Amino acid sequence: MILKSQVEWALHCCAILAGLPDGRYLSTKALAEFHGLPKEYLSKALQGLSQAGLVDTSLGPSGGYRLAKPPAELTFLEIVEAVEGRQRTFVCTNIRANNPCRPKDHCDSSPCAVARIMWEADEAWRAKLRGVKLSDLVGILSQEVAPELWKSSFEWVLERAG
Amino acid sequence: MILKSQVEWALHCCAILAGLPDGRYLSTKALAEFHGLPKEYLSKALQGLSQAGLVDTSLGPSGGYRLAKPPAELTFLEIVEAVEGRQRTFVCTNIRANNPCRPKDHCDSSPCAVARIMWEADEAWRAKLRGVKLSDLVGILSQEVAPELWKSSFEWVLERAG
DNA sequence: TTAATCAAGGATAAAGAATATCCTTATTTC
DNA sequence: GAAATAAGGATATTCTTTATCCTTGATTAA
Repeated sequence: MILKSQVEWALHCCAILAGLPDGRYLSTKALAEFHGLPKEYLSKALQGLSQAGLVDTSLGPSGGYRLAKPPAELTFLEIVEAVEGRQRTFVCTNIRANNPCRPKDHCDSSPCAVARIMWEADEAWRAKLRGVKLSDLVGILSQEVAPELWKSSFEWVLERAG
Repeated sequence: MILKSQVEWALHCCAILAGLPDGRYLSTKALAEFHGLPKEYLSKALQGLSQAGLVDTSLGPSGGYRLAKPPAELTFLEIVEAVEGRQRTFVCTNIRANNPCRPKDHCDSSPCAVARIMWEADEAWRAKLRGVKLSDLVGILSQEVAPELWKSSFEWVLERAG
């Protein structure tokens, strides 16, 4: 059970978009080049962000993506779910129903206890991601990334932002 | 990102094994029949439990599986990891290293911040599963499952336990 | 002693998901 | 009008999951 690599891509792309000046856009091409990713496939991840309403898009030269809201209001969970989907990691196939001792007309009043426990763990995972804002990531990166690299990356992006 | 169905199977099988009288074993065949699962494939999941040391096995007629320790000492996490593996759900491919602004000799002192956050969510998921014991599940089931069904299932198992 | 049963595990196959790549379309900018 | 863009459909490739089948060695019961 491993998350799609597109989740990693989307998070990094959002971190870059968070540094974009107001009203500017950054294209798939630039994002793909910056992260060394296949442009066409990265595009699918960005489309996911777009469909979820997390980013705005613009067409034509100087078009691309920008965040649809401030980084402090965008959670990790939103980004992860936009790409990975909202399905729970544990799928209950209700195998208790196969119990040979069961009467044919037996009906369960509640979801399987096993599933409920597994779903609680799922929810703990989601709660953790819901508690982290994109702005938190940017804050950490601004501390950790070497100042020269931080600065040159910012300039690299600005040169390509429409 | 969805857990293997074998995780569900293993949890339900452990719940059944928890009700087994001391010293008795239950075979793959009986467990597969009780849950309506393919015997050969379920066997792989049970082998996982065995390799992780969560169950003891016995060969020959009257052989099969039993828990290696009391249900109160067996956590959901142990069972899930025995089948699903211990790899984290988020794999970091370190795409920050592809940044075109990076000097060739640049070296990162710590794991990527994105990965660290995703791994914390992973750990929250694990912590939740670590906090649930197999005995907790049995306690819930003993309350929820209709008494007649609970009793007949117990007898069904006993008839087949070696 | 013999026959039946069991877990372990190797080999292989089928189905589905993840990871791409290519192409068309409509829109926007210059 | 030309170039660049996002959106998205079609297709291909690779990897994982989900099986199935068979062999081996151990154990038990008759």
